Amino acid sequence: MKRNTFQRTLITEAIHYLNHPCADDVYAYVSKSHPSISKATVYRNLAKLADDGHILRIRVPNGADHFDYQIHKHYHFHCDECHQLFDIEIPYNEHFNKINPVDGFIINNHSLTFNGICDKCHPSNNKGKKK
Amino acid sequence: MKRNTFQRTLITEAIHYLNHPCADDVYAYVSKSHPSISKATVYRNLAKLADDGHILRIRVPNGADHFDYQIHKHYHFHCDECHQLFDIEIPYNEHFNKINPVDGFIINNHSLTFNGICDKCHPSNNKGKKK
DNA sequence: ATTTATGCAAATCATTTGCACATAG
DNA sequence: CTATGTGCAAATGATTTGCATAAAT
Repeated sequence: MKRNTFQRTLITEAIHYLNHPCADDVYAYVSKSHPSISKATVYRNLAKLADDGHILRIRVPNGADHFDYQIHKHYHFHCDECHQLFDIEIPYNEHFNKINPVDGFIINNHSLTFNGICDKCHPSNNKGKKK
Repeated sequence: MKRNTFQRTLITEAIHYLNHPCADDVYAYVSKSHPSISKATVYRNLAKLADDGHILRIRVPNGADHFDYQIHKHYHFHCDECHQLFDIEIPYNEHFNKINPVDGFIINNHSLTFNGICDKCHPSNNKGKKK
């Protein structure tokens, strides 16, 4: 049975406030209002929230996991330069989970991640890099 | 300029002999014939071979990178139980790299990885787990 | 003879875990 | 009260890196 701790509340708020944060982003944000929080607590709570389906864990091939309060499955773009994640507006393809590529294999899920350079990091963008 | 070392040859052979090995698999295999090889050498050579396009680096969301001598882009299935990788027989969708989901973003690549349980690890398989 | 590669150990990065203490219910 | 959560530090796993030595060209 779970309890509502101060830190769990702050972590949940951080995920809503930040855009696809990774554990470190959450830690940095929560630390501002509650400096004594430990990273272990952030990791433990993110794991619990994700396990309970309250948030979505996004595994990025290469790089830290990111988290999203939007729990419906969707795809992401990972900027190879600033490592920010962005939502991709193509619908989640449920059909992919129904293909039977090899006999006897059970597909539980799939992950489709695009990578490249975001507009802020592209050289042609002379407004300077974000972050 | 690169040189042909004994260890680079062994590492290249290992990737051809093994099925989608990760760095550790390669290390274990090469160690059998050349026990003095170091893991750093394995990592350095895998990185170089991948950078030079001789092998393909497969980033698995969660879990170690795997390598493939088949350099044409294709998709994989990752068994959540035994962590083995298997080829998926659906064609690489070059079109995915041409979509323009957000203005100004440059997509260089995409990765589509399926995950679930392979036939060997499925509970209904009473032949026992492989590995 | 240079320059690249190797082996080793230490360093990094993301994440997890053991443990004693704190606290929500 | 008592189970769950927290903070800290140490542990883990994958990978990288600094450095002195070895080997390829």
